[in-house]
Amino acid sequence: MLPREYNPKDIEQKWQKYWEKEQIYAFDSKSDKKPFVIDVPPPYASAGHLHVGHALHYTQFEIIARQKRMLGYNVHFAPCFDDNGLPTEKYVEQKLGISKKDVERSEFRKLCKEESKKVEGEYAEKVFKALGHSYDWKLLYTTISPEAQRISQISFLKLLAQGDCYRAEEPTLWCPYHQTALAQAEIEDIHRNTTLNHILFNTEDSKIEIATTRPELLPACVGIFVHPEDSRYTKLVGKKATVPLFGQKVPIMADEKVEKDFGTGIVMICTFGDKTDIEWWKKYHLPLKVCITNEGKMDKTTGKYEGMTIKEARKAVLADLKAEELLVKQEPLEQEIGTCWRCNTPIEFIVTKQFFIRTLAHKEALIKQARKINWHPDFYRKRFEDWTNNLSWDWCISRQRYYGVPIPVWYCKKCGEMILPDEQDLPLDPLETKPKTSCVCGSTEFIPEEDVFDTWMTSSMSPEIAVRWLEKPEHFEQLFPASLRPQAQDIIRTWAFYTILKAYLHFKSVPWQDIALGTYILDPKGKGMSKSKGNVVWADDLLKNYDVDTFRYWVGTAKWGSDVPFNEKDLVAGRKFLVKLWNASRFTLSHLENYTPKKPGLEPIDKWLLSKLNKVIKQSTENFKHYETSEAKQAAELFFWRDFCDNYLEIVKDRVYNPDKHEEKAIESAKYTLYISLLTTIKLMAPILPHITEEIYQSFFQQHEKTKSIHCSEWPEVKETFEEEEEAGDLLVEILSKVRQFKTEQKVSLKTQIELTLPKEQLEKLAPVLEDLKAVTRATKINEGNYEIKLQD
RNA sequence: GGGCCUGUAGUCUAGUGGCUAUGACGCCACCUUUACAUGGUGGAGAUCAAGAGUUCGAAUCUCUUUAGGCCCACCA
Repeated sequence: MLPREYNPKDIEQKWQKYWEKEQIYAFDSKSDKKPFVIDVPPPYASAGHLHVGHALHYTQFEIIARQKRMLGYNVHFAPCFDDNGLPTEKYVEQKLGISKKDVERSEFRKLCKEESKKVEGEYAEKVFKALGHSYDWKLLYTTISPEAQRISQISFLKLLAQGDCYRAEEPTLWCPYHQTALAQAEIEDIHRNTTLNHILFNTEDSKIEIATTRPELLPACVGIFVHPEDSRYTKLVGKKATVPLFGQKVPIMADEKVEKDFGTGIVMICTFGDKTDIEWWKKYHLPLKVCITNEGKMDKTTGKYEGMTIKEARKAVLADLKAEELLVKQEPLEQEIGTCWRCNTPIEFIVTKQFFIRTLAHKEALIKQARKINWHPDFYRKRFEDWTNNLSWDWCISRQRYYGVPIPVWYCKKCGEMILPDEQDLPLDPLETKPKTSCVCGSTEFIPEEDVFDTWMTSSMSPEIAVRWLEKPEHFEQLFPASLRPQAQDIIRTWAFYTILKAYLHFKSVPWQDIALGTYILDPKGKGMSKSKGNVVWADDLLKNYDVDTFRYWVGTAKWGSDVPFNEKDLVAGRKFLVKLWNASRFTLSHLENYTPKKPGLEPIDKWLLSKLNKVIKQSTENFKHYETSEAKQAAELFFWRDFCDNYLEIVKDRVYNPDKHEEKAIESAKYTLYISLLTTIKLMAPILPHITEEIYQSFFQQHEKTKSIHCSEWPEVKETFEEEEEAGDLLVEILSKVRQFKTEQKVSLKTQIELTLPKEQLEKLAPVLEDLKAVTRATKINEGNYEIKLQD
C-alpha cells in the first residue's frame, strides 16, 4: 500500500534503477511487433549543461516513445550525440586554451574525442537518465563514431559516382573568422547600420559618382553598371572608367538589374561584394581580381593596404579618397547582411575549390518528397517549400576545419587526378592512409585532401545511422524509412532539408513517415532564450527544486509546433496534480485490499463512470496519434479530477464505507469500477508521468496485471459506452452540484443532511441512480414535486 | 518586398459554425468532510485585437485594418 507522504525523489531513483536493470525499454530486433522508429536529434554534447528548452524538446518526443511502446510497437529509440564539427572544435579550443593551429591534426582530433566523451557521459546521466528518458542505451551512436563516419564517406562516394556530387572552383560563401566555406543554410541575416559612400570615378571625358558601402573593394573593381533605360547614363555605356586610388580601367555596361533609384543609379562590380557581382561576373565574363585573403585581410595586390582587416582598410581607403576630394557624400544606410550563423562575422565570397552536392537540380523532386511526409503541424511544410524554392547555391559540403569527418580523397601529385578509396576501406583519413593503387598516369605520389565534411553531411544520414544501414542491412530493410522525426523548427532548412535530400538521392525514398516540430521555449517576456541575452533557465537548476514528473507534467501541457513562454509558476499545477493523484490512489487502493479483479454485473452509476472513461480513452488515443500531447493529457486529467475524484469517489464512499447497507454484487461492481478507472487513469498518464504511475502500478496492480512495468503494459482499449446511464449520472452530478451550491450559500458543512424535492420527469430519469443520489447529497428523503432543497431541522 | 503563425478574464490557455465561452495560476467567501488544507465547495472577473461581410446563427469562415512573433528575399 502507498505511504501517506508522496516522496518523489525516492520513487524516481527506485524506478529508474529498476527500468535499467530490467531492460524495460530495450528494442527487440527479433520481435514480430510492428516497429516504430524515432529519428532522434543528436544533441551537441559540447553545450556543457542543458537549457530548459532542450529538456522540454527531448522530453516531448520521449513521451511519444512511451505511448507507442504501450500501444504495442517495437520502439526503436536510440540515444545519440553530435560530436563532430565546429562547436566541438571551438569548445575544445576554449576549454583547453589552445588553437587548432598549434597542434597536429591527429592530436587535436584526439583531444576533441576525449572531451566529447566526457561531456556525453555527464549529459547522459545528468540529463537524459535524470529526466527518466526511455532510451535503449545499447543503440547509442555518435556522429564521430567509425560507423557514422563510414556512412558519411560512403554517401559521398556514391553521390560522386552518380553525379550528384562534384568539385568546383567557384566563388563560395566564406566565413573569415572560422576560415572555412559555408553552405547557404549556415548564413544568418543580421540588420545593421552602415554608410553609403559616394565616390567619384573618372571616365574618358567626364566624372561619374558611384555609391558603395564597400569602398575597400575598389582594388577588386572589374566593371561598372547602369540601367539600360536610364537616360542620365546611356551615353556612358561602352566607355571605360578609371578606379580611383587603384587606377585600373574598367568597362561601363548596362544591365536591367540595376535599380535606377538606389544611390546614384550606378553600381560598381567587384570580385566579390555580393551575389549580384557573381552573377554579372559570370554573365559578362569579367576578369577575376581578388583583394581579400581567406583570413579576411587585404592581400598583396592592394599595395599599402596589404595586411589590413576589411574594417581597417575601409577606413583607410575612405580617408585617402577624402584627401583627394573623391569622396563627395556619405549617407547612413540600413541593411541586412549575411553573416556566419555561429560568429555573426559578415560573410565574404571567396573563390576556392570545394565539393558540392546538387540541390538546385532537385528542387521540384524534393518538394514532392516533402509532400509525402506528414508534417505536424502542417504549415511548416510551407516553410520547407519556400526555402527549397529560394535556394540559389548547391550544398557546399567541404569545410576547411580540423575536426569532422575527413573527405576521403587524394589527388595525384603529377596529373592532378582525383583518387578515391574502396568502400570497404572506409572510414579513413587520407592524411593518415595512402591509396592502395597508383594513379592512372602511373604516379605513386599523392596529395591528401585536408578538408572535412560539413557536419550536416553526417547528421543528414541520422535515420540510416540509427538503424545501422551498413552493419545490419536486414535491419535497415525493416526499419527504414523511420516512423518519426521530431525536431526543432529552426533547423528545417538544414537537418530536415538535408535528410530529405539524402534519402531521395540514395533511396528515392522519404526518410520518415512523420515529421513533428517541437515546442520552442521563450523567456517569461516572450523573448527567445539565449546565453548572450542572459535569460536562459537551466534544466539541471530547475530539477533541484522540482521533481521530474512535475517537470514532465509541464512538458505535457506544451503544444507541438508552437512557442511557449517559460513561467516557473506553471510548475505548481503539476505538483498539485501529482499530490492529488497520489491521494486518490491511496484512497482507492485502501478499499481494494485483497481484491482480485473479475468483471461483475455493473451498477448504473458505475456504468456512468466507465462510459465516460471509455470516451476519454478514445480521445486520448486519437490525440496521441496526432502528437497532441497536451490535449490527451487534458482529457485524462479532467476525467480524473472532475468525474473520478470530485464526483465518483464521493458517490462510491457509501458503498465502501457502509458495506452492510448494500448487496454483495453492488460492492463488487464498485470495486471493479475503482480498479479499472484508476488503472486506466495511470496508464493514460504513464507516458507523461512515468515515475508516479509506476509506483502506483507496482504497489498494487502489478500482481494482477503481471507485466513487469506499467511502461510495457497495454495501452487502454475503448470498450462499450452506456448512453442511458451516462444521462442519469450526468443529471445526478448536476443535482449534486446544486445541492453543494445550496449548502455553501447556507454556510453549512457539505455533510449536513437535507430533504430534496424533485420534479417527476427528473425522478424518472434518476430512478437507476436514486439511492446513490440520496447517499451522496445526504438527503434523508427525496420527494416528488416542485424542485426544492431544504435543510433538515 | 514576399510568405507563415499568433492576438480569448490580471497572467497563461482550451475551443475552427450552434446551449448561459474551457481549464489553470492569482483573487474573494464558506467548509476541521473518515484520500487529499500542497484540500474541498461556491463566487467575482472576457464588448473572444478592431471593422465589414457570409449565415437563421460567428471566438470559429471570408476580406480589410492593427499589434506581436517567425522564415525568406533585397542588400551598389
